[in-house]
Amino acid sequence: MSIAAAALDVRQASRFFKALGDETRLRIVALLSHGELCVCHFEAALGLSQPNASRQLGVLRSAGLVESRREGSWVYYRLAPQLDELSRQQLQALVAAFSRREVIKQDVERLLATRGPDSCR
Amino acid sequence: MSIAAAALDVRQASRFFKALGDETRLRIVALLSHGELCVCHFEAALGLSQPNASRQLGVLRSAGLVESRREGSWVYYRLAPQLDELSRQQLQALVAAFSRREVIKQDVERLLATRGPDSCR
DNA sequence: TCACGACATTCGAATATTGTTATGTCGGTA
DNA sequence: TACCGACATAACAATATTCGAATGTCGTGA
Repeated sequence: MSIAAAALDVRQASRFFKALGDETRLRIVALLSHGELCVCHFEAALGLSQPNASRQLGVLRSAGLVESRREGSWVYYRLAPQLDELSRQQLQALVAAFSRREVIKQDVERLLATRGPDSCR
Repeated sequence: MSIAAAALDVRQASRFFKALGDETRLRIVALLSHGELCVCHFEAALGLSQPNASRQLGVLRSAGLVESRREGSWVYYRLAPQLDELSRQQLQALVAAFSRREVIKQDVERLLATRGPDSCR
């Protein structure tokens, strides 16, 4: 299946949009545009319970929006390199647009406040 | 609220994506890229029951994705001119990408077959 | 006025999604 | 080995979404 064809699969596209159809997950995506983050960062920046943060990240992962890797005790999440051009463009436009929103700005502030050398305590 | 600001409202964006997070509604949007259509066209082209077609169109309308106008007995739907640049770009990219999919092609074939002079009988 | 067609809405059952609490898993460390 | 912290998963109740069947609304034409 070509890259272009993958981009256009209707079922895949609906999963992609469904995953983005939630405020919390949109805010997670916005934070991830600042780079790799572990679960505890989302808990702190977005005020999520640990299981909830984990589950929302799981939704984004099954939709192919993010990837994760383990490093010691921590699991780091990052935006997945999108398989298709459509998803890539959508995500990029979204992140660029969101960076100006007040809600998102505050999320980022809280993020930076908790991302020092001792970030995950 | 400026155009750019409207584009970036997190709640609004989540509604937008949520409305697109469904195969049927994605196919409706794809069909609408061919121009204004009335409810009976969606019933025929997508094999939807009348109440279901009406309801899905209602979801797209409350999310600001489509607009409608009545003409005699029929109600015509069209893609709404998006208030914000982000939504506009997302929709345009989506529609362009979908036009090549097999599922969508077949939808369009069925659409054209039922869109003659006696389209709504 | 009545009947009909096109569409919208309501209702109810099935299903899916949500967030919390409790528990399980896996690395790191003693 | 045992314990602890970070994260994932399970189980549950609350809520939301889904679709079909039935019903309501509105415009048209007799």
